[in-house]
Order: sequence, then C-alpha cells, then structure tokens
Amino acid sequence: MNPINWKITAQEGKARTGVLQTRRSTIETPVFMPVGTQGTVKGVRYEFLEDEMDARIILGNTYHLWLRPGVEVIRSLGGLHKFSTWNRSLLTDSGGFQVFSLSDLRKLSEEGVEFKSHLDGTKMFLSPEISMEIQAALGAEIVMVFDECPKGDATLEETKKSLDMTVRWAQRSKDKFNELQASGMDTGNPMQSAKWKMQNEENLKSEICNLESLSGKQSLFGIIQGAGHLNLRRESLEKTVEIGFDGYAIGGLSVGEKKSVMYEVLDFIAHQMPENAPRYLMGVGTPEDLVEAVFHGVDMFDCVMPTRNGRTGSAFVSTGRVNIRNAKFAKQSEPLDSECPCSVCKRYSRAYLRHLYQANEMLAAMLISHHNLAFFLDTMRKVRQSIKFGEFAKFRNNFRSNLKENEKNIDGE
RNA sequence: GCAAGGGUGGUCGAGCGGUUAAUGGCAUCGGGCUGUAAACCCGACGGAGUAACAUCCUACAUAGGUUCAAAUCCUAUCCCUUGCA
Repeated sequence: MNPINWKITAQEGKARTGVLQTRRSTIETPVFMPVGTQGTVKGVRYEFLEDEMDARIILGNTYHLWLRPGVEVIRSLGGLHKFSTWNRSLLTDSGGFQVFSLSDLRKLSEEGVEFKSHLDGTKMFLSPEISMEIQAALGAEIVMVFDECPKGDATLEETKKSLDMTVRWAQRSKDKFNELQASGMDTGNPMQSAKWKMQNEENLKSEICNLESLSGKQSLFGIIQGAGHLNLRRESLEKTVEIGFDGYAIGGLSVGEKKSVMYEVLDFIAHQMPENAPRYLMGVGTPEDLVEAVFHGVDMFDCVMPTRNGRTGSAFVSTGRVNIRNAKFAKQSEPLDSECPCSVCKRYSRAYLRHLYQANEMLAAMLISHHNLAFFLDTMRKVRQSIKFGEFAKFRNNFRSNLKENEKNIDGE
C-alpha cells in the first residue's frame, strides 16, 4: 500500500490536472501550497485558509521548527498537526534550502551541515538522518529528502559535486525514512481514529480518493538538482528515480539564476519526470511562473511570495502587481483586484489598504497576504478548470496578455 | 520687566570659524522581494537644469557687521522656553 495516491484526471499537452490523495486531504492539482515555515502561514489564520481559500496542503520547515520550539515540544504535543491545529495535509521541507539560504552560517561536509543557529549562534548539526527524524516528529504527509541546493549560477564542476552528494544524501534519507516509518516514529497518522473515519466516510471507497488503499504512513519525495546544467539535471533525475520516491521535486530554481535558465530547465526536465508521480517545483514562484510550469507538466508549487510580498506591500492581481505604497493609490476606492472573489477584495479599497500600510498597521500585511494567497489559489483553480475543459492554452494566452497589458499601463489602472 | 537658554532644510535634531546644500532619526517618494535570518532591504529626498554628468541659483529667525573665509564670532530687532518678580 502507498502512503499517497496520485491520479491524473485530464491532460492538455504536457499540462495535467489530477487528484493527489494523502491520509489527510484530497488535493486537486496543479496545486499551490502556502508556506508556513514556523508552523504558521505568516499573517493568515487557518480559518481563512480552510474555509475561504480551501487550501488543502501547506508547508512547514524542519530547520526552523527544530530550532524553535524544538522537536521535543512538538512531539510531546502530538506532532505539528495537533500542535498547530492544521489538520489537512502538510509538506515539510528538509532544511536543504537553509543549506543554501544560510550559507554564511554553515559548514558543509559529507556527513551533513553544521549550522550556527540564526537565532542565537548555537552550533547545530543537520544531516539526512536528523532531518528525517525531525520530519517524522513533525508528522507531515509529505517529507522531503535532505538535499544541497547550489547557487543558481553554480559552475558545472560545483554543481556536479553538489549533485553527487545530494544523491548520496537522498539514499541516506530514504533508508532512515523507512526505518522511522517501520518503527512508528511518525506522529501524523490519523487513520486509526474513529473520528477520522467518520469524517472521511465518503472518501474511504471513492473511485478517485480510495483511502482504503493508503498505508497511513508518510510519503517521501526526492529532489532533482543540477542548477542550469541540463546534462546534470538529466543525471540527477535518473539517479533520483533509481532510488525511487513517492514524488519528485525540482529544486534549485529561482535561486539567483536568470529567468530564462529556469524556463529552459523546466522545458527540458519536467516532462521527463515520472508520469505517474506528482512533480513538485520547489519555491516557485510568481503567478506567471506557475502557469508556465504547469504548461511544462508540473503539478505542485510552493512559494513565499504571496505572504512575503503581502507583508511588504506588494499585491498580485490579474493585471500584474500593485505596490500599495504608491501615492497614486491614496484615493482609489476600488479593491486590489476587481475580479478577485476574496473577502479582502470584496470589502476593502486600495486607498484604505494603502492607509493601513503607511500607518504601519499590521492589518495591512495581513490583508494583502490574504489576498495574495487567495489570488494564487484561485489562479490554480482556474488552471485546473481550464485543463479539465481542454482550454488551458486559451487560459494561458489570456493570462499572459492581461499581464502584458499591464506593462503598458503599469499597475493595472 | 529681569535672568538664563534657544531659534538649522517637511519635521525632530547634530554641527558651533575653513572641503561639500549641511551627520542622523522620522515623514515623504520610488524600487526590490521566488523550497522565509525578511511587518524587511535598497535608493532618492532645497530649487532650476541634464539621458546622466556639468553648471547655475537660494539656504541654518531677520537686518547689519567682523574676517581671506561665518549656520558657527559681534550688534540690533523679532520670536520661543524656563526661572524670578
């Protein structure tokens, strides 16, 4: 039995829409997963993510939760789901990205990575094995292997070296992962509880979801690296698939390389990834990036942009971006995006949001983050719909021409 | 009225004879943010002028003065704060 179930329901070109079933939620793909690094999607309550936006899966981060509040705290409170009250699916990143983003604070070796905690400078050691242990304690539905993410413009030699280690780390991750699953260290399995069975009555034997075919365990995804070097991407793919995972991710994009490199890699690698497993593009991206990646056959995404940009005054809208700080919005009574169905756009004007932002009110960050997430999730909903009806090409054209229109007008006025 | 301390660019506030429109904070304006060390970071911020420089103006309450040189020293005037009457 598998820990997850993955089924394509419609295809158009390389783009596919499908259903990913985990032990906790049914996830329609392509899907955008909001990032909740420290056990919270910054500035946005779970109530909104569940009820209004209907997000089915969010991220958590091994490194951050390991440092604070610590594995023991989370384990003793029953895992990240119980601790945070997020009962739908979770994907935890392995800390691999922090090897890249905290590069000033770490020392790398074959065994693993020594970090100086960004909180207080304490020396911490993270390895594939430790990452797997932490992720078992967190109890996510999808666990990521511990990888090394080289810089976007890494040379062939650097990338090759890094990639070889990532492959070895992937094998070690899988070995440890299996051991932990066998010994029941995962905190997240809900499938024995009567309450869960009642809630999922419909899905238990459903044609698409069929929960009874699930093992109740965590799933593990491998990560393809290789920076901008196509031959290395290919090599990484082959070696990762050889080890064998429940899903496959493309890592190491949008980490400083040129945009054209990202698209080149996507175009080259995405469709070569196993057809019958979900394909996850890590850390990407802008709405237009998502649509392009779907076009190349990607199924899953996560990105901090909706929340980070939301906090820093930048809203994503169907015509491009709105920088709410701009003086030209001071008297605009229209919402961020008049086509957006979210509760922020239904109620609040650009003028009011700008006022809140300028006045340093935390609600500004919350409302714009909320809108951005709603916009991302709604965009993915439209993407899925259009693939289902064979209209994705049309959708993609319209989407892109709306953005181009904006380049002429600047900020959708 | 007397005494003491003050009046600096949108604002608060440094500077107290010698590059330079004059440190810094705030405000304002603009840009950035892609598996979150980010409610953050970067830039502009007297006026005119230039694609950008250059180059002109106008500036440290007001008016005089001393000096090669003044926001900085002197005199007068106006205003503010505090204390005493």
